[in-house]
Amino acid sequence: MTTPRPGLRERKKQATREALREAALRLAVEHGPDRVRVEDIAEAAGVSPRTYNNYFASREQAIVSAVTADREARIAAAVAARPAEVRLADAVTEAVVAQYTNTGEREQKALLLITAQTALRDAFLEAAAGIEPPLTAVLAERLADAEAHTARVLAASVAAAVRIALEGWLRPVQSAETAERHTAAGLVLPSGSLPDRLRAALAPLAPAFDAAEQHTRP
Amino acid sequence: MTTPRPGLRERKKQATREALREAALRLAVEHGPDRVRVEDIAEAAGVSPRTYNNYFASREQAIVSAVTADREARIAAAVAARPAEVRLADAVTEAVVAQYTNTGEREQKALLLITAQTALRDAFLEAAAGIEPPLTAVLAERLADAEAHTARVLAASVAAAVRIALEGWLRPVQSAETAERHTAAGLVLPSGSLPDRLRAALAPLAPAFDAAEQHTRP
DNA sequence: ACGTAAATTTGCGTGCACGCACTTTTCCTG
DNA sequence: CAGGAAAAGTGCGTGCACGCAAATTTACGT
Repeated sequence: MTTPRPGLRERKKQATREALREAALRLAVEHGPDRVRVEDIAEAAGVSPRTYNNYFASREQAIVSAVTADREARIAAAVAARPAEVRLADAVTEAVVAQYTNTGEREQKALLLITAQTALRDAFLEAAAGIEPPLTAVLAERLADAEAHTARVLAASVAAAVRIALEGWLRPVQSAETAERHTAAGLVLPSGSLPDRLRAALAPLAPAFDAAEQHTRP
Repeated sequence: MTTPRPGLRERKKQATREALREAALRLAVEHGPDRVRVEDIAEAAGVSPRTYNNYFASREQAIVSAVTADREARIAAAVAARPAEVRLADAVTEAVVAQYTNTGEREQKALLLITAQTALRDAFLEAAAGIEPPLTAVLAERLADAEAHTARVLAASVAAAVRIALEGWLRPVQSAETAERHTAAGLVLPSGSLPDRLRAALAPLAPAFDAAEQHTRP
């Protein structure tokens, strides 16, 4: 139903997107994030530079997207998968934590990279805003009869909270030297516990979720 | 205390910023938003194009900033001005509504302009995110002993809600032709009541504010 | 009043994002 | 299995954002 048909066209499109992501990340890791031009990425993916920009609106977006993948969509799916009995606030929190508590070794390296450059950090944080649309849809379903925009506001608030948590998590590493020292010491993860930060950031929103839920079926 | 001294340097800087804003808006109104180049704005403000970019990170930002001015700072100030007895959620809502319930005739014309072009609309919406820092400071003061990040999350949620309200308010006008018809009919404001939309968008967050307030002094 | 340190402005060069028009590929229907 | 519509890829041109380093302006102690 959500997949009326794969279709050759669609598959090729995804393949291109994938190739671009992959090339962007690989080149960024190899030569450093600021020493890779769009032209190089496009060439590595076997596509014209102009096409590259049909897929990504900025160079940073491509690199970050290789790490982020479709995490946002998975969060929404995870929320939808929870039984209707659990507190909505808990369902959302756990879904977010679960999806950000990965991860592969590949992602670790990439995060180090992202931390090192301001433009990449910003793109990474901004990518978290992508939770809003899918999460809005899921929340709207749960809060069925409530006013339509409530779901949207809550979803956007979650996105904001996640952004804040990630920001705080990445902050201590700010400089490239710090990153170096951390790597040397074997500390791959920037600082503190990301799950804790996420929970803390989402906690203040719980009452809003509870109220919305109550309003639906008292 | 916040003004240790005006200083010639600072005054000149503000004058330049003002001149750029003014020039950007005037030229955009005169020739249409997409028919004004950075070079033109800079020249009209008597400054080099490179300097222009020391003040604004994008062409849209300059135009929008002429309309937005320091609305975000005023919202925070308005919240701070309310007596400590009033419900925090109400204080914030009223402050937001008051500051967005403008406005001069000049702003009306500018809004029409902004509505007409996607890039400008985006910049306008993104500008609303500027509420976060000052609002965080004010909220942190009210929620003194609560965990520090609560203020930040709430402020960011407010910013998100405002963005959503503005988005819905601007949506019906999307196309330039629609804008034309509206002007011809004398309807300057895009659609519906902005105050209503703002209140509706902020309402779902009220429980979160209440809970945070309770937590401070039960 | 002078000189030095700091901040601001400016010119230049590089990559980049994106509109537009055109070509190539995929899809669908008779 | 055409053949034409729709969509994706491409080349080109324009304006722009921004790093860098030199020039200019402001601030301030002596």
